[in-house]
Amino acid sequence: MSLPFDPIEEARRQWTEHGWGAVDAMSAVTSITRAHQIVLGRINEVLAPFGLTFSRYEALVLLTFSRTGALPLGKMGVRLMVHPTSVTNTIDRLERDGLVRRVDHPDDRRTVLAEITDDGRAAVKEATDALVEVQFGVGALPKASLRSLDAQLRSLRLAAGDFTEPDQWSEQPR
Amino acid sequence: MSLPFDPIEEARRQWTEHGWGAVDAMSAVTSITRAHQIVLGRINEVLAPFGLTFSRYEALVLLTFSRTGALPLGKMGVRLMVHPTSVTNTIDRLERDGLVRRVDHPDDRRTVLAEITDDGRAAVKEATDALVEVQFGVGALPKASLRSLDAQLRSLRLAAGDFTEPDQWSEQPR
DNA sequence: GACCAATAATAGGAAGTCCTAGTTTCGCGC
DNA sequence: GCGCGAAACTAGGACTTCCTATTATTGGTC
Repeated sequence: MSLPFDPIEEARRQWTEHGWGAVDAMSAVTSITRAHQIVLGRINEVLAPFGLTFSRYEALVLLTFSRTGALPLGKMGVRLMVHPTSVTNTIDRLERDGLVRRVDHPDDRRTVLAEITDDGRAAVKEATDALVEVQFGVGALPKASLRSLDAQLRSLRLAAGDFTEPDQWSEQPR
Repeated sequence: MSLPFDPIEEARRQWTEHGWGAVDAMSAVTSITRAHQIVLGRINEVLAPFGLTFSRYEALVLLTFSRTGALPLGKMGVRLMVHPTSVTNTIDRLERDGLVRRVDHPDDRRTVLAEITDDGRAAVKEATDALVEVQFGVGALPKASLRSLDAQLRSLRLAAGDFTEPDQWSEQPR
């Protein structure tokens, strides 16, 4: 399964050899793509026995964290940073599997709430244990590396306008 | 489009508050996911005018770099680090758009070669110019950050067994 | 009070990824 | 020379993501 050389390094070499520009950017982007592919694959392997995928798991976790166990689909999309139609799709499948239930919003009839079921809560619990067990598939890296990587990616996200920096000098205010 | 807070930092906070483990791993993985989503989105926006997506573009680049402009699909899958069936899918679409042509392998009748066409070469050229122009969507980051990020992700890939380190102590040998 | 723009969700469609199952072909071993 | 496992590709299916367009509802404006 594993190559005797680093294909990204090979790409850098070819890219440079052909005199093409932005090698570092190309390389970084390719690395992100590949890292994502690896990590997602590992996580989905771990989640499969529970009938979950990472996106479904993330949705369930979000509901678990909410006060009432229910959230409008739209709000979930914002928090999960995915397109509204992706949330509809995710909730469809979670509902099909009985891990979530669609509920009318009491005040706004346009809004639909996704409410986690007891089965859903049980699934999150087990799945979380399994993921923590394998450190989300990145257990092979030391904690310092993970933090450093996280910080680098945060810069990337900030530069991309993913969110606005509230205050550079204060810790998260709660 | 951009939130007034960092949703990943918020996730860390909640995760910690609930006493769940592997916070750094969870955070790093979520960051990778989001970074991938952002970068891929930007790149695909740039490529759309040329009728390309990132995966199609990568396939064309690989063919451009090959000596004869043609490669077996299987070899492409290995180099691009994707499943064989993904290559079939990609080549289907490239062929549909006339950027690639399927050719019989001269010696091995099991093997199919994908050969880049003149239109394909032209498309790669224009698309590459456009991508380099915007530094693959990560131009906002300084070169040092890109290199650092790349190195971190290389560690992750190495730890995941993505490839085997040829020699730990030498710099990349060319 | 009526109208109209914005908001929330969904339907349908295009793409990408992977997996499991075929079919065809190769090449090694006996 | 035959057979049989391995290799290369494709078909079909599940899932995720996004986009555009549609429907229902809300809330502010005149």
